[in-house]
Amino acid sequence: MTEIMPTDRELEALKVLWDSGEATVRQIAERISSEGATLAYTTVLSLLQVMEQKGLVGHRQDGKAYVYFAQVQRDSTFRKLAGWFLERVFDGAVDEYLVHALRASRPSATELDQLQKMIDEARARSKQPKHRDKAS
Amino acid sequence: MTEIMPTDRELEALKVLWDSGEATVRQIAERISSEGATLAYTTVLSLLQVMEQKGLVGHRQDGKAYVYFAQVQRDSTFRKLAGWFLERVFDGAVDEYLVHALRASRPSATELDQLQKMIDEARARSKQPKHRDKAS
DNA sequence: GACAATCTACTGGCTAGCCAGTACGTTTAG
DNA sequence: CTAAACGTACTGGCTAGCCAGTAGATTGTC
Repeated sequence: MTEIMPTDRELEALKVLWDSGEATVRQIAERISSEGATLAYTTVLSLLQVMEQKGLVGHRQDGKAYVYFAQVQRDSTFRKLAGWFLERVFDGAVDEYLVHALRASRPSATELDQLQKMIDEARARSKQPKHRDKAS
Repeated sequence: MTEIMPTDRELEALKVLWDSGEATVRQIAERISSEGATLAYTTVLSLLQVMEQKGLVGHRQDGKAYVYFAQVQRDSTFRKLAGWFLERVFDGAVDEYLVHALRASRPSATELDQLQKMIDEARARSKQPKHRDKAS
């Protein structure tokens, strides 16, 4: 377990791939650039190559171009990131995190309902410690 | 608003200062080093100097040595970090974060109660949108 | 006064991340 | 066949963070 953690930009690329399933360099470049400053084509290419080296993505050839796809799962990646952040910043205190997150984001009533549901689920889960979730 | 965000190490130093109120370089070095690999005295000194330049800490002279103190508040810093992370990683979806955090940390029943309380509070807060919190 | 201890200032090396350009190969249009 | 278009590989520059050492100032001791 080498603790590979995607950086900000890498995460952006991963999000695109998780959404689309697959994407060429050009498509990824366009999707990323549409949400801010435009990046040079070769920049995105470099990014993907590094990511492949890290094992975050893979590619297959389609005609002349490469088609990239994610090789890490969305869920486990997010879980890793959340856990890492929680540990690093809040020393593992979930509640401490939440209180700040709630103040920082001011969620809507429906979101609060969602949160409610999650806590209930977590409570239920802790009562029956049967299952383990499969890590990637 | 220049968006100063403490790095990992800087946050460690800040935590010490928030705990102690004030501390000399040596004290901080010892406290940080006690929780992992030891850092050279001058390393911590450099860290503090950079932090002062960023406005994260200040110092006063006490005899020959400097006594450092935090110049950012614990709460607002954590709120910034939480908000930043939430935005960067989860695109602002608190609930999405929480579901991963809960799975990553497997909180105890009492912690869940804490979370429950916070949600209730947030709900109450959203009903009366009177106050705004003062940013640092 | 001289020496040792302790502190700060300054400098530099190293890595990771980010960005983008140049070189080179391959495909396609004329 | 030739040239343009498009794609990938490789290289390099720049910054931030992190670590630590050397130089120089100051204090305390004998």
